Amino acid sequence: MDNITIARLLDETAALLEIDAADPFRIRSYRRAAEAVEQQTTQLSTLAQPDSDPKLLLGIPGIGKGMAANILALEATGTMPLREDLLLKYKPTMLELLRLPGMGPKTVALVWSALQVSDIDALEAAAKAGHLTTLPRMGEKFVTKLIKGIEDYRRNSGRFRIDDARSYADKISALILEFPGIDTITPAGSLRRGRETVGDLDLLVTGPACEPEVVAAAVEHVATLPLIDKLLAKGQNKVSFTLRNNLQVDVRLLPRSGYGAALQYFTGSKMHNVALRQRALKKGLTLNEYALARLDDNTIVASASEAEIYQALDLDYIPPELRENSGELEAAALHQLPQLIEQADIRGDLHMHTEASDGRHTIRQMAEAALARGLRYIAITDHSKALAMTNGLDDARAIAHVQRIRQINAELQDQYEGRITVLPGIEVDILADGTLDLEDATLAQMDIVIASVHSRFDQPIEETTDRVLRAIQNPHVRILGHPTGRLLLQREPFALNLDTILQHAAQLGVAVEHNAHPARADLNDLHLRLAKQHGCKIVVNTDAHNMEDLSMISYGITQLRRAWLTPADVLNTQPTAEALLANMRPKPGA
DNA sequence: GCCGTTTTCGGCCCGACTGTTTTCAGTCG
Repeated sequence: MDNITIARLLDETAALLEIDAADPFRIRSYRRAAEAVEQQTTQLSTLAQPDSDPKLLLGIPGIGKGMAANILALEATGTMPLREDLLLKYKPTMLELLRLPGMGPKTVALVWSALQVSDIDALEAAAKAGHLTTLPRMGEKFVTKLIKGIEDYRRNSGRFRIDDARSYADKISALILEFPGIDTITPAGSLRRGRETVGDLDLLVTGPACEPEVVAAAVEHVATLPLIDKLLAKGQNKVSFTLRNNLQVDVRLLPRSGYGAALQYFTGSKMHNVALRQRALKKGLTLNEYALARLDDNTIVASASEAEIYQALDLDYIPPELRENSGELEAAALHQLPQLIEQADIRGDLHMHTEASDGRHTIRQMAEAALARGLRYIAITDHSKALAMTNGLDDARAIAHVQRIRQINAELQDQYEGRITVLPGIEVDILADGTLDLEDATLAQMDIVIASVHSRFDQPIEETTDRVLRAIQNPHVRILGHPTGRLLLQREPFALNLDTILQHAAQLGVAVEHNAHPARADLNDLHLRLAKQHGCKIVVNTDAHNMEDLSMISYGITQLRRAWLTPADVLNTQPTAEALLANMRPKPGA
């Protein structure tokens, strides 16, 4: 059993304990253990054998005697006693109910005991039949919100976040590459186009082992991969299967000579390909997944690489992120595609957390990790006190933190001869009345003040929009974080009147942030395009909570590229911290 | 259930917000 599975089972047990109204501290220790397991770099299965030293498991912070016994049981039997006991009392589908907005453990337990409702379909039926309003603390408003929440959930479920899809693609690719004679694997489809979520995984495989006369052996290798849950289909050069999490994977093994055509075809999008094939026909050519060929005598014109295919159609090469048939073909024909932003253009990261609030690493560790990634400047922006759960800073701690940041910056300036600059900052919370949760005098000490809307958006859209507009009036605010309040896969795309917010932000010179981390990203490519139209300053940050998170910038860049943005559109492409600050909203009194 | 001891049990991140109340329980981050 791999660490991720162990972590998931422990986390599910915690959720079941919550529904069972168990001791909250016991629940938390299960959650902590799950996190600890997930962060382990070595597989616990190697430490949890009957004959291995029990001290190895106990050495992991958060794992004690009881939890070690649980992990051993999971390894040995695939489950554990507590989990089995709880599953006799409750149903596994109730865990899914917890993912609906407004549905916490108490409410899940309530609808179960009162109405025997244990899954989403039954909950929806009960809500629509008016049964829920007979229960304590459940009125019309709650039911309306819940029904809408169920619709949102249904619309998004079945899709996977791009970073999850990417990590599965990497895992599967590594296993396929073990087969001799396979040397290239490219994920195609919406993953390659950089969509925020993907429905399934398309992996295109090539190498000498994929030539038609020998491909059967490689197909067999793929069809017997250990992580396959259900094998759906096995053909001459294609294998389809699902993983335990229901993600469908299509693997195609292709001869090198036609790899480009296949890559083009399976990358899509469908609309882009339709338009491309129409263009081919006008030129007396036909395009399919094998080649671009002449209509009259079937002579192959191009097939080995995508570049050749676009070139043969008199088009500049179109990056995958732009292939949505939204003007990219016309632009490519006129040699007017934009010079899209690239990861190397990003020179700084203005949003990250340290162990002062809910991050894992120190100021110095984050700075050195950023330097190692080639960044020239960063801002340390820990949480403020309103987010108590994150150990957010109050005014006194925030001021002390600024002093520490300045001191460490001075040390680093010396040590690395000015190659990295650390700016003091804060991520403040916007309260219900549109004020911020720290004093202006505190904010005045910061170079980077990010005002973020963390609270929920249950108020009417206009009211919440006003709250954000009031917050960015505060002259200390330089960046608006989470401008839509949207959380991917959980909320409506436009929880706020984004148009109005972007307009005001542009007028005030407040930059809008694109959060690069897929788990926290709330602007998509359409939002980003809108921001550019309004003339907003745009920053892309990782919101890193540890050093590894800094790599999440790649997902942010992908979204910027999908929005046709160039380096000039993005503030943190500025070469130095000084240049950056000169391009941001001026500090009051400066 | 874990941890760190005051070596045998007490402490363990909590504030903002909503909907339903009529003083607060439940959810969220």
